[in-house]
Amino acid sequence: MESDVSANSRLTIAAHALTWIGLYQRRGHEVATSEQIATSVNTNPVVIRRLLAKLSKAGLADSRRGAGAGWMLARDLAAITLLDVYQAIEPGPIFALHPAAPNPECVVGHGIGPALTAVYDDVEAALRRELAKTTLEDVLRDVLKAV
Amino acid sequence: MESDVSANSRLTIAAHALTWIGLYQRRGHEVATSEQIATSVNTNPVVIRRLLAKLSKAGLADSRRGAGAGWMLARDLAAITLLDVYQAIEPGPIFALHPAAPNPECVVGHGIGPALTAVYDDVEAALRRELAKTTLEDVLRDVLKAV
DNA sequence: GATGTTGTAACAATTATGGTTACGACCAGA
DNA sequence: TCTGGTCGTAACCATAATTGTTACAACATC
Repeated sequence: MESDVSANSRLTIAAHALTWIGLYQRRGHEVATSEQIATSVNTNPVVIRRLLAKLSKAGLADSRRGAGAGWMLARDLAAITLLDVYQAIEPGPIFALHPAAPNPECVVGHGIGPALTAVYDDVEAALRRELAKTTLEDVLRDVLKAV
Repeated sequence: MESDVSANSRLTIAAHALTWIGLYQRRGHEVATSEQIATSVNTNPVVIRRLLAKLSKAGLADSRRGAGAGWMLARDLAAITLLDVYQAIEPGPIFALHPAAPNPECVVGHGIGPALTAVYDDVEAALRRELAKTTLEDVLRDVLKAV
């Protein structure tokens, strides 16, 4: 029940895609197609285009349409943190409150929502601080070092 | 697509249940039934029993069976942190890697898993540090202050 | 025994996630 | 102007997680 096979892989895929584009451009190519990226990620090109559409709205990537179309970075890898990517994909909250509002007649039922929300906010802030520490340039450096 | 209506509420429910038991015992009662707790949480008693079974295995709660049965805390509220509760419910990872293994022929596909895993580990460590800062005693104090 | 509660299995309803097909929009180049 | 390749996005499916629900045996107190 707790194996979480289907947890969110969007941050992983998005970081992978951007890093791939960055390396590809660094090797002299203008744009990368969703097909190429999907081959590296091992998924369907539509999954890549869906994610890159969000990254594009967030100002991390740009697309060119028509023939010879594809994707390019909107900023250098060094100027994109994992927090930027995380925000771009609009993640839901890590922890949810009660599915159904608890009993407001009960002291605990009445007050625990706000009490936990304060903690959850701090947790998410810590998570964001941590993600902000790593840029995609750092990720690419690790990737190349591992060869 | 991103509304996340069904995120994990288990930490919320588990903290609620334990806090409720703690307050109930502090008011002079020996044990609390899953029925009573479920009324405060506004859910089904089985949901409470399922969660308390895990908390019991983790040494946070104890149950008594037979007539006049119910639940009690295994430790004082001040000795239970939200991290203890979090670990007890065996949460899955916050971020997942690729659903299907990426292309190992590609430099990025080959190296990005380990690179991101290192970051994700740091993020989860930060999350745990943050959860460890708050005890259920703190939560109860906030709850009572809010009345 | 009789009673009330736990512990747990089994199943349903709802939702998120990722994959897939399809197709119009778009644009460089012939 | 046409052709070909790619984006952008809608629509749908399969799978799995989550929560709620019913059911019932196990158990302990009276």
